[in-house]
Formats: sequence, C-alpha cells, structure tokens
Amino acid sequence: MSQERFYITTAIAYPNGAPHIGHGYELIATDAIARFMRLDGRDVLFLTGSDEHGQKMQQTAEREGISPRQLAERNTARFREMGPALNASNDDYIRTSEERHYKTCAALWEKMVATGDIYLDKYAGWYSVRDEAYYDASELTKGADGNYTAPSGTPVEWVEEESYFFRLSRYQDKLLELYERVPNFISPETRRNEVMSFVKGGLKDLSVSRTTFDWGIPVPGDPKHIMYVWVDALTNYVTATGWPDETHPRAKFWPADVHIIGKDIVRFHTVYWPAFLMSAGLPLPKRVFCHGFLFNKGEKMSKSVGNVIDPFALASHYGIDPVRYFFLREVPFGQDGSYSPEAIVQRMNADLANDLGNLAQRSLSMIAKNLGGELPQPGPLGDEDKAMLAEADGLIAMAREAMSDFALHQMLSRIWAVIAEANRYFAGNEPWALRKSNPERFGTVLWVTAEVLRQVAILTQPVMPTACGKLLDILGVPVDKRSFAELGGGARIVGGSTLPAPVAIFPRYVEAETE
RNA sequence: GGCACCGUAGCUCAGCGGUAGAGCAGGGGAAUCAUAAUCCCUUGGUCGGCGGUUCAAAUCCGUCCGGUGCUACCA
Repeated sequence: MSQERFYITTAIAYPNGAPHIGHGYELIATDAIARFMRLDGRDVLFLTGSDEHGQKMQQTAEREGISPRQLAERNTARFREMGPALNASNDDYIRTSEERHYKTCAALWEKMVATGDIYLDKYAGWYSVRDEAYYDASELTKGADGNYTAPSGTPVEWVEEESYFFRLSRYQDKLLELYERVPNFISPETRRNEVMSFVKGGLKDLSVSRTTFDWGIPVPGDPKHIMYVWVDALTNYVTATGWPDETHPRAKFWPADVHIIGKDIVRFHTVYWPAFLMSAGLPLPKRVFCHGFLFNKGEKMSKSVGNVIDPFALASHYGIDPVRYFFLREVPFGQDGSYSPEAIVQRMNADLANDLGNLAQRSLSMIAKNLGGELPQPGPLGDEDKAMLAEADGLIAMAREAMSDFALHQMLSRIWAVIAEANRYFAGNEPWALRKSNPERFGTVLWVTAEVLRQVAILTQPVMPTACGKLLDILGVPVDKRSFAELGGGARIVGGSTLPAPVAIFPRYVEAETE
C-alpha cells in the first residue's frame, strides 16, 4: 500500500535584502499545511528556498564590491535562518544558484526548444540607461523637448536587444481550457477571475533571455544569453524533485499538489508556469493558492515609511507559537490581513491563555491536586458528556473539510468553538463541587475534559507544534499517539495513567513596564 | 475607460429569498477549581443610497455613491 503523497511549496524569496514578515507569513502558513498533511498520514515534501539570480542582485553586489554569488551567500543565510526561527519543517531549501538547478533548467529549456516554443528574436523597448531598466510606453511621460522620460525622471531610448522568446501565444486556449477543467487550479476565486480575464485578453510571446548581464543560468548552446527570471525561478519546484532524473528518490513528488504564493506573482504561476510545463511535456501542479498581504495597522508596510515588521523580532518577542497562531487565526487565508501589537496580545490572552491554556491548567491541576496526578477512569457517560465528546470527535472531519481549501483560519475557529464549549461544559458541571459530593462524576468530568483537550491539542499541532507538544506531554499522550489517526473517537485518552505535573502552556502576555 | 470583487453591530467578519448573526470590545450578574482565568444575561444595526421583481430581499435585477484588485488607453 503506497502512502498518499503531498508536495507543497512556498514561492522562493529574492534575497536582495532581509526577510520581512510577508516572507515569514507565507512560510508559517505553508508549514502549517505541510504539518497538517503529515499528521494526516501523507508522505510530504515541503520546499522553500531563494531565487538568487538577476540584475538586481548583480547591481547590489557591484555596489557593495562583492560578487553576486557572495551576496547571495550572505543574504540567503538570513532567509534560511527564518526557518528555524519560525519553526518551519521544510524538507529542503533550494537555491537557484545551485548546480542541480542549472541542470534542471537546461533540461527544461531544451524540452521547450524541442517542442518548437523557443525562438530567437529581438526584444525592443524603452530603456533607461541610468535605471538599467525597460519601461512600458504607458509609463513614460513626454517632456517639453519632445523626448520621453521614465517614471524616475531619467531619459529613455529605444533599444533593441537580441533575446529568446517563448511562444506563450500558443497556449492561450490550452490555459483557458485548464482553468475550466480544473476550477480550483487558481484560488481564491477572485484571483482566478483576474487571470482568466488577462488570458482572454490575449497572450504575447514572452522574452525569456537576456544578454545585458550575466548573473544567471546560461542558455544551452548560446551562453552569451542567460535565462530571464521566470524560467529560472519557477523551475525550482521541479528541480527539487530531481527532474529530469526519473530515478531520483523524489521524482514521485512531481506534480506538486499546491504552490503557495503571494498574490503579486499570480500571473507567473498560473499563466507562464503551466505553459512552460505543457511545452516541456511535464504534468502541471494541481493547484496554485494565493495568499494576501499583511498590513501594519491597516497601512502597507514599506521601508520608506519604516513600518516593516521583522519576523525574527516578532517571534522572539511574543514566542513562535503565538505568532504562528495569530497570523493563521486572524487572517482569513487568501485575504489581506492586518497586524498590530494590540491584536496579537488580544489573541494570545483571549484565545491561548484564557480559553485553552486556562482550561488545561484548571482541569489538570485539579487532577494533580486531588487525584495524585492520576487521570481518572470515566464512569457511565451521560448525555452531556456524550455531546461534548461528539463535538470533539467531529473536529477532524471539519478540519479536513476546511483544509481542502487551505482555510486555516476556519479550522482554528472551529477548534476554538469546541474549546469554548468545553469551558461551558466544565463550568456547568462544577467539578470543584463534585470533588466531595460525587467522586465518580468528578472523575468523569475531568476525563471528558482531558479527552477534549487531547483531540484539540493533536489537531492544533500543525499551527503550534511546540506548545501543543507540551500540552500533549502533560496530558500523558505518548509521542507515537499524536497523529490524526488518533482523532474522531476511535481512540480515547487512557484513564488510570499518572500524568506529569501540569505546567502553564500559554502564559498571559503582560506588556513590560516602560518606566 | 473595461472587467471583477467588496460596502451588515464600536472593530473583524459570517449569512446570500422566508421574522437580523458570531467573535472581540461595552454593560449587569453568578461562581471561586484555574494563568483575576470561567460561566450566564445584556446594550448595540433603516444589512452604503435610491428604484424594481416577489406573497416575502441583507439575500435577485437596475442604478448611484464609496472602496479594492486586475487590465487598457490617453501615443
């Protein structure tokens, strides 16, 4: 019996600076999905990485007097460190400057050539020498002297450069057919609408090589050209599976199940990428999911405004798990979201410390103090107990349903609804009064509560791996009994076992005194 | 300019043809096992404006206003 596979990727980051919270958000969300699938029994490949070539890297390196490779080396290190800093469980970290990627890109290029989709022509456009960039005619303004200038105010001239082109125009119908045949190929739907209207508007062939700089992957047979951004960058997803080596241990992972990307790069992933793959005769990824942007108190983050949030600082200040929980619970996945210190503290205290943390603490410390730490065996279950358990048992099905569209926020909201119900159950049964009046009932209420906590903790592991691990520790759940196979009522927490001393899992956040 | 989406309680949003909902915030009460956490009750909305379809519209249609995204043009 072969295990079901799941291949998920983030976009690869351009390490022309330091990682910001947008990179962190994408990594956290993708990681949570990857962890979910692993716990649900899939054989997962989770890939992230960096896109290190290109003119900007080369320019920045020149400015700093180092080689592009040295710059990539230095900046990529910081992006890599973000993995551990946010507790990401990626199986690989790919860099487009790696040898393996050069091989795969060359192979993909040759396939496209063989199909007849690559041809040599001239790339013509308005070029600003000072900016070292091309501008579209629509971006230009006409000066008093009749000459055109770029948005930056610099003069532009008409330049023609030899370039290889990809016959994107051939793929218009095939792409539209794809979007119709696989309606969730692009989600959320609003992104799908945009892409479809763009493709319906007609596709022009794509310039896919450059000769004006050399920090990139050489075009096979014509090394004065390097592959221009999209062929190079997108192909990383295939590289990681070892293609074209069909005996590679990871060959089985292509096609990817989902690419998680930001909404700014939708077109490249849903138009260019599938067209390249069709041309090369490779299977297409099953889905592309676009998340939104994060705003700082409703304002766009930008370096010039100085409101950019550093993911490292955020995680070290509030803790990795609370930060992960906050972004995944607060922001409907696929929509834009907003960050503020007040909002994160609100979530930490209300959802984590009060609702979940305190429920665990009050019930487990009751077991520790009154029962010598021995988890009670339940007596006969009443309707109320059964209803409570049924809610917990129903969680896994609801979670899978939500996750079929990567609705992490929805999954969390449903889990927290059960936690709220457990608080009602606990308060309604008043175990502190039952302690003397009805010891058997006392034990039953505590057992049911512990069982609900067990299922909640197992299911929330993808979002808060460390904290949920600790919670499962103090619930006495063995490490090999923490997968989703243990959910839904088929397995129960074992009464009669001795639990470790309870410790607070989610401390209340109190703002440090600012003298 | 075109296309799409959105505008519902102070805030974030769900509902998408059948008597206005959730969470948080605000107000009152209960309890005291617990990280002063929890539980119960409660204030609060002409569902952006106007017009239409319908026995019935937040929900469908038209139009206007406001916002967002994609795209085009003014060469």
